[in-house]
Amino acid sequence: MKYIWYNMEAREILKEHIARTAVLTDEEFDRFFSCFKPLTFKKGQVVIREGDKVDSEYFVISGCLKAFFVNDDVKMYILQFAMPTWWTSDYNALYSGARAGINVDCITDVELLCLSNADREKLCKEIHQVEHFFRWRTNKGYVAAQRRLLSFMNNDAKARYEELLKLYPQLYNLVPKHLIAAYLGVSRETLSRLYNSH
Amino acid sequence: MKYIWYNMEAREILKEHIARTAVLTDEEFDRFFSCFKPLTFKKGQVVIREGDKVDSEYFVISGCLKAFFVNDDVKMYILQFAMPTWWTSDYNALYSGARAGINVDCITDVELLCLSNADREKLCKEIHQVEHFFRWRTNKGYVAAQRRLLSFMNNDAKARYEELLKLYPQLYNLVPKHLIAAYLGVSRETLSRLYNSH
DNA sequence: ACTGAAATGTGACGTAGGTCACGTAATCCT
DNA sequence: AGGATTACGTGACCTACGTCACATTTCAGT
Repeated sequence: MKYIWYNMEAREILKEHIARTAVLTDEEFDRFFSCFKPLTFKKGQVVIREGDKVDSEYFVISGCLKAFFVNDDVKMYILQFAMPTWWTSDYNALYSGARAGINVDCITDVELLCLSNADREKLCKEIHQVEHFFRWRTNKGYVAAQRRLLSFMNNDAKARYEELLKLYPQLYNLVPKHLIAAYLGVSRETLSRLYNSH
Repeated sequence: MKYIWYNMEAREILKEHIARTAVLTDEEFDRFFSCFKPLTFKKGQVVIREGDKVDSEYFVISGCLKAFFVNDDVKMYILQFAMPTWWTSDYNALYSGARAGINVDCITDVELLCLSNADREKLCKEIHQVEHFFRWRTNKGYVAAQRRLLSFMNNDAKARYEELLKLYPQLYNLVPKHLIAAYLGVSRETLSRLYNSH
């Protein structure tokens, strides 16, 4: 049920996003943008399913997705909520060629720009500033992942909950609480008890 | 007590490491290598101290370091053990210009190659393949960080301990157990109980 | 609007792992 | 070599959080 869409806004959103870290001429940006395929999904639809071949990553124009792992006991752990101007995929699979080990699906209706692994590498080779952009995008992601790891080791569930809401207040009434719990790594019951008094 | 050293091996170790992800001409590698400053540290010496200005990252030639955070209760959490051919620094501070929020010190005697932030950026600009190399270095780091995060959420202390030893068996008799515990995010007492049966 | 399915709240109870306390063994330093 | 520091083991107890069970509320699809 994916279908193609187009709006001028998406182009501008991506252009503005890139401009924060790299300098592209208009021709370079045209070439860059031409590699992205616009997609929409409805709430609940799956973008990447565990076991899939993964050959693309996704830039979020609108809506909210989750990248999550489900273990043998059917417990879900959310690695990332993907919001507008964020990138998402199963990067382990995408970079290594392995099958997807996680799932990505849509918490709300979503508009995405899809970039294939092959096109990204081609663009990085052709346009030095594109490689620069992707280097810094991952640099920031790496730092964020380290920070989250530290928060996991150092803080209890309540502190992590407050930290998350301070960082992303939009999440509070956008995603159901049991997904917040799955992101924080606590049971939904414990999370419920955390914010209802004590 | 840092002092300058030099050995031909370091150059070859770095060269071989780079060659795994990027293709440099001999001249390009000469230029690249000329930006690295060799340093040695004795066991226990501090490379980065919390609060320091951080302007370099470090490539490990020999020995083992730890990158760690100490919280208000003086509990230590180890973000990374740095082994030969790994890179280490406080990347949050290095990339953002902030003061160091973590410490890096030496578990054994150590030989490092030091690369300044400014030189890295200059090299990335001059030599496209260097930017390529650093993009992929961080890509891999990002994937590893995500994997560790997931392991934290999904596995208990024992499973994480076994995972660590399977991945890096050298650590077992290289670093003291309480540091392993600080990496796993458990108390040294709990870790001790884990491997002495039950 | 009706109905089944999610999402949420809350009690009772279990458990992994933390903390404190104290001991022994291994290293380091001069 | 001897004393001090650091590493490690183990028992007793505590606590944050998980699990299960069930009630209630909200939401989505026809």
